[in-house]
Amino acid sequence: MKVITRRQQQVFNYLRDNTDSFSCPPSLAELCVRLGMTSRGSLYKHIMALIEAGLIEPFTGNKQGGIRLTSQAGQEQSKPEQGLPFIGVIAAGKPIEALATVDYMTVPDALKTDKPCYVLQVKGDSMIEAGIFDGDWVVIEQRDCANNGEIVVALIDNAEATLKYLEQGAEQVLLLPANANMTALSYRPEQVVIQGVLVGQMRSYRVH
Amino acid sequence: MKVITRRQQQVFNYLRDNTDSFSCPPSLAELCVRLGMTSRGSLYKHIMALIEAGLIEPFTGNKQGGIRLTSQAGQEQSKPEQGLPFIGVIAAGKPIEALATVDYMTVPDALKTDKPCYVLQVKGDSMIEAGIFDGDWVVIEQRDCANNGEIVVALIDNAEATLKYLEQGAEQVLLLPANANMTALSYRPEQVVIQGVLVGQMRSYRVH
DNA sequence: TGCTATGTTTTCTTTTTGTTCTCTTTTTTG
DNA sequence: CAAAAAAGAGAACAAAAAGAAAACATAGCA
Repeated sequence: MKVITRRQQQVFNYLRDNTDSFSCPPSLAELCVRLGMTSRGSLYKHIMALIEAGLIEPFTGNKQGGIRLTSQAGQEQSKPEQGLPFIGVIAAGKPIEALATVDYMTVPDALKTDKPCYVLQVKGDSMIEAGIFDGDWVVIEQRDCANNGEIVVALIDNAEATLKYLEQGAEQVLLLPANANMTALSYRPEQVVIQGVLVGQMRSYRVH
Repeated sequence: MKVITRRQQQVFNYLRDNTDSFSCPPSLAELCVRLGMTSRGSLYKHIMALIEAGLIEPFTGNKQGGIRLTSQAGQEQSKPEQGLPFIGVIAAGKPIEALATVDYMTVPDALKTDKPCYVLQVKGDSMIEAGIFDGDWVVIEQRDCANNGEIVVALIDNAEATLKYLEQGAEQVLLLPANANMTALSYRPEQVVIQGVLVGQMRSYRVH
């Protein structure tokens, strides 16, 4: 799959979390205002990149425009109590591996909050002692800050994402795995971006 | 269905949200005033587009004019799709503690099967090393037999229920906890009744 | 009969749209 | 630090959509 740049990921995240606020597929000018840009041409490049990556599909209804997320066709009229978006796979040390087509999971109310949430599948054993196993799904509340002791999705050096306990001080940020075989990692605050906080978890024992 | 343009969507939204404020089906001139337009002809094009799209139908009551929403326009489309019954609490060594009123939880498809399922909340740490913690919810497929190695809800001596790994032989049934501090229990086959098999699990990290 | 209000059609101008282009600025990377 | 990549601004363009305004037909009414 085509690789997505940081800014493009931000644009996609905005679209993912705010589709409800559009009565109809938004125009480039409308999106520019929302995203704080002044140039349609600049935004256009991002949109085209997302389309090539398969995360978005052009609104083909009329010749000229609009955009909508993939797999969300025809959602504008019916008010869908659609589940949470299942974004992709998170494995310690890699970027989040986004799915080609955004899927949706129906999640119990007890496992989500009233803030925007999304679902990731965990790859690896770094949180095994916290009862989070390889293949589990985690429900993440989208936030850019968190409290110490919370389990967060953190983006390190804009390159790799990881699910860890957070312990942040003034001069360093500790990301603690829950696995005796792994060591805690220390970063400078500017290296770490919080992307969300763990609020729910799910596991399937079915043989697929 | 014909695709709607942005402005047409706005007009439709206005009609949908303000249909109550019209004593009788509005005329084009009246709608023009409300929508801040000066040309009936322009509005007429939008109205016709909405009719072609099936979102609106001409008001046939009097010979000349008026508009009304189609039945599908303001649809709510409430899909009941009741969740799984949340039966009660299971704690090793006790009968299942049933709730006074059966609650229902919406559970992701991946965590249930096409057989009848129900939800229990786990009390205790007997399965902690299997990543099943105190307070977790488990999805149980209702069955009266199971395979070795599966995690089952077992009723012992018609008195106490427990959630354990199953290892059954010809002469004895072993129920294995996943907790180094607890010991495996051995029973005669007639003492143990399988009530269901673990197929899903959920945890909430929210502070309630 | 006139008069008015309605829907309907047509012709025009204006605005908005996606799109492409060049250029500068910022960020990332070696 | 320097090169490269990404992001952004802004202008220009063609096509589409939106709008304005006029003209027409019909129905109801005094």
